Amino acid sequence: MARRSEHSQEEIKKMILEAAEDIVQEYGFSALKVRKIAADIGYTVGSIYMVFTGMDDLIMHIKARTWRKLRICLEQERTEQITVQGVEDMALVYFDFTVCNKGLWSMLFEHQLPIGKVAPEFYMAEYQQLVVSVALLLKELDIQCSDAQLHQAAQILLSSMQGVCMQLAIQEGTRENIELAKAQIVFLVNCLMRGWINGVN
Amino acid sequence: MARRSEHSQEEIKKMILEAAEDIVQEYGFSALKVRKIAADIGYTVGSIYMVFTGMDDLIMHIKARTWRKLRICLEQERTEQITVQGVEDMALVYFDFTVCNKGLWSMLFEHQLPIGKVAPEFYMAEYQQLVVSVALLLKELDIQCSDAQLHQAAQILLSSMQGVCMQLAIQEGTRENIELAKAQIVFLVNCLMRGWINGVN
DNA sequence: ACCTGAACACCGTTCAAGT
DNA sequence: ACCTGAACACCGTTCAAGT
Repeated sequence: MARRSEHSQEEIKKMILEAAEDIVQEYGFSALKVRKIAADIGYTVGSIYMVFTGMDDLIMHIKARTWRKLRICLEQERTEQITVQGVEDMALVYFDFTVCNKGLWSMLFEHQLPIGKVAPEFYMAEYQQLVVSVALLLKELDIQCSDAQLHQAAQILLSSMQGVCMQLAIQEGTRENIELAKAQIVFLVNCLMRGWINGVN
Repeated sequence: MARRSEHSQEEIKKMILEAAEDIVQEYGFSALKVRKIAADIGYTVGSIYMVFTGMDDLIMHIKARTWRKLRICLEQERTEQITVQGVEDMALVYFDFTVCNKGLWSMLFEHQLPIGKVAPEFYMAEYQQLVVSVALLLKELDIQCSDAQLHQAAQILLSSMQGVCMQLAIQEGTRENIELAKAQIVFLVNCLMRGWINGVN
């Protein structure tokens, strides 16, 4: 056996990523195992180590893809706006993404590299692209501040939304809890934006 | 062998908790293993299952203790204040706690029970006590709003701070990163409080 | 060159067997 | 009653051996 060549390395890589993402979405991060992935794509465990250096490598790729999906989601819903309402809309798209992709989104924080290991460049770059994307949205508000300040505001906005969404992800996803968290996101963004604009001028 | 009775069940429980917390603090959550805990306290693995139903049970107890430590930390630093400054001080104590207890604090979010399993009552209660404690702090600001609104504001404040602290916990804890995150906490709390007070009146 | 699958070291959990 | 430690099922990772 061996030497099948039914799929290119690139195809196998994609199959692994998608199979792994399906598992995480359906059963949660704690259910993600190499043997399960291999079985799902019809290969053996060894083949996964042909295209990824190990589980951490695979996981970091999935995490990078999740940040990318989220960013694209946010950018698609964007219109030319000038008001705080546009930021609130963005926040609600972010919120919906975390609800619809609870497993993948939770994994962003459930998985942490062992102490000492730093996140790979491609992962950091993907997250930075999200920050930049949000900073560009804030720029349209025409608030009098530097690009560095815009960047920091985008970071804080993202981090704080993340905290509220996390609290929901931990709880049971009942309709009541979701509505409550959604109200918190709206409250958070409104206070934050009002306080920010108020403080600058 | 067996039947030592050198320590009471309660003593063993405490030894396990403290040994486990030391491991998490020094080597991170991913290094927490039953065999390591047992070796550190001079017992065998089986003894851990005498006082905890399993790893998840032990971990939930540690997480509850971490929330409690954080709450006590916040309450100790509290003075009779009326200004937003008092809230900022509280946020900075929270921040310092997460920096000094990076391993334990990160574990609060790295560990999640398998899908379907709900957190035990004692854990939920401990977190709720923290929320109530912060709500009582906000109450001293004498803002015109209901207790329910105070409670929600406390939840949002805690969640959003958590998001910013998490972002730091993920990164390398260089002095520069710590100072940057601290500035973000100050910025977040100020904007949030200003926006909140401004919105109510 | 590609892929297998057995082997390895390690993990959480259980439980019959000792004192 | 308390505690042991061997056994079990499962995990991520490696790599000699097949085609």
